[in-house]
Amino acid sequence: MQQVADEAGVSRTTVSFVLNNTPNVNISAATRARVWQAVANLNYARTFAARSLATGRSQTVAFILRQVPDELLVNGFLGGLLSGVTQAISADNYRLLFEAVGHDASAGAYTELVRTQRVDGLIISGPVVDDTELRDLHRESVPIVVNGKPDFEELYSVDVDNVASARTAVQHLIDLGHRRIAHITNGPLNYTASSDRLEGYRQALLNAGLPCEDRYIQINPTFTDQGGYEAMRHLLDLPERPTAVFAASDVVAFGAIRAIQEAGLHIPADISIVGFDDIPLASYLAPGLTTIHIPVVQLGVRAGEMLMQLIQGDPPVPHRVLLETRLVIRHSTAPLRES
Amino acid sequence: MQQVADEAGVSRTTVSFVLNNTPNVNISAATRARVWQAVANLNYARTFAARSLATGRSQTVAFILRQVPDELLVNGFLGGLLSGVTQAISADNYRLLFEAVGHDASAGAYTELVRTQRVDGLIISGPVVDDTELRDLHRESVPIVVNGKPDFEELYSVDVDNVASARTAVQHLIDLGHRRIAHITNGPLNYTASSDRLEGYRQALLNAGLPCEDRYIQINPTFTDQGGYEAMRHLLDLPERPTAVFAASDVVAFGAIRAIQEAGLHIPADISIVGFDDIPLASYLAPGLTTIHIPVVQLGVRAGEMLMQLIQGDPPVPHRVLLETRLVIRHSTAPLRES
DNA sequence: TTGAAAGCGCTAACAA
DNA sequence: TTGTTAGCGCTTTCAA
Repeated sequence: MQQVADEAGVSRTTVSFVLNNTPNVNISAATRARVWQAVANLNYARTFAARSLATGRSQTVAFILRQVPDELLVNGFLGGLLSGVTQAISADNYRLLFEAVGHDASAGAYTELVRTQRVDGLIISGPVVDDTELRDLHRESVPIVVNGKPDFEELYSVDVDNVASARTAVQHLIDLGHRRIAHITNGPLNYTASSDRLEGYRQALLNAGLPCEDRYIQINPTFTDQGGYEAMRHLLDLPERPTAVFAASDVVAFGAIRAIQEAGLHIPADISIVGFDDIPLASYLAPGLTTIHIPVVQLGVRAGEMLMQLIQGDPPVPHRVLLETRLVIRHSTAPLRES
Repeated sequence: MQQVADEAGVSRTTVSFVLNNTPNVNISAATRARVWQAVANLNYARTFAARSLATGRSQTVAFILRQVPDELLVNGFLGGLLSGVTQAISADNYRLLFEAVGHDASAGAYTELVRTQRVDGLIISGPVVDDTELRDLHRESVPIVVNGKPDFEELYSVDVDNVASARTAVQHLIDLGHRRIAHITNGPLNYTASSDRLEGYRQALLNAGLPCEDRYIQINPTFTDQGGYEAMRHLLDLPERPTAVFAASDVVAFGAIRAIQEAGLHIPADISIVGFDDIPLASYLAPGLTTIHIPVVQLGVRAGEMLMQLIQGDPPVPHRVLLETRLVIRHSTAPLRES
């Protein structure tokens, strides 16, 4: 930096002011030009650590993924999420530190990132179980945004409205004339995404004055396509088998589809099915899967924006943001056939 | 840090030595214990920027993805790659900075990360076009590892052997008795992944003494399933239509499958098809896609390991690592039916 | 075995 | 409009 100052014939302060475009400092255009020229000549770039030490800010946020490696592998949303977050924070010239941690109650290794001031804030993606360290951090006003459902209400969060989305999916089936509509959960009910979607299913049926029968509700404990397959097998064995199914995730829907096809039945002629997530490959399938589209990129963008606001000491309102989903109608659903 | 020193009744130097476990320094167990106790009492954590400034190392590597947001969205490999890299670098207590840049010749924004010493090394994933900045960086001995095919040979890289893998895929079809085997590229031929896979296809046919006919080779310019769909349509229109197809990516295979099914033909009874990539959802399909499995996680691990070696001044041998792929046989391929 | 002290490269308050 | 200077919090050499 001294070299740049020398080359430009000014002091280091001036160089710093020019480079930072510091407000409330009047520096002649000519001087600025000389400084920039010197910077260019010397191919100078300020040392990050020094700036960070002096300013007390790291210009970095951490993206914490609460997933084990195996889950990471099949996470079709990661790209969209990262893309969104990056987009949002790059406006303020922030960068993203990626960290994947498991589901352990206190996998708090990431709190170290904050304590050492390596990052200025945290985006946590995935279910947040009771984590005392996190609670402490939040109490100390560390900027934190959760992507999903936070464990305690005061946390800032962005999510989709699972209940309303599920209602939409089921309403679509009702609109097509279906009456015997089954539901396969996307996972165990202690996950809010699962229980909320089940709740939406219930609401849609009740609103339409349809009975909500337990035999048509399959709790899939696994999050996998295999779980969907087995659940569907049970449904197909029912005396009055459903004419439509709401599978609470696309992956589970895939499993269900396999079961249906193996049984010699056709989609959507014999059974309609709607999924949830709109994972990138949902459209590649034949028949293309009708499903609920989640705005993944937006999920990332909003989380990034909220975090930046928090970092800038400008708390976002409201605390919890729910993003709109939309029904994508492809070819796995059709009007009920009179039989 | 001074507080910790006071609390433990030692100097800051000693605290530093204990915390770093500095070698060649003998500190009594009792003293060490007191220091750690003080650290715990005060919930102390060293400021990252200060350490970084003093040591000249950032304990951070950048993961540069050469993809535009749209590609990122459907990147099924990202999770595996990140998982692998993270795994490899976490051993040395390194962290990962994620950055997505487009394909522009010199999208060199990321070189700033190096110049400012914000990161100690670079992993670049995706095609590297001629990038002068990158070349400069490499010449200055900045640790860089490319995931894929590097633009200039001297770069360290880890990749899969596309030629050999394609050969394996086609050999599988040959072994099943197929003679009229078509090929649909996964993208334009200026991408080495595409041209190398085509080359493997050729080699397999030649090795088997089969003719390699242009009419059975479809160059798909798009990387999309739609491209695969259209290419397959052309193949189906041929007077002697192929009995088997090697699609150079799973996504392209999906498109081809759609075309085949629309034509009223059955897989694998009428036409066998093998893909490439083994994207996470390849197995969800019915019929499950026979394909070439790419060890994504390992790709990340090796890249991470090589980078760490470079950072530690211990250049890995060899320069370029090719990882083994393997053929995953599912249900989209079957022996040739005598007709 | 421990301590003193000199940086690391920058920012920003203050002075000029 | 520009320069002086005191930190920011740590590492590490050298001396004790």
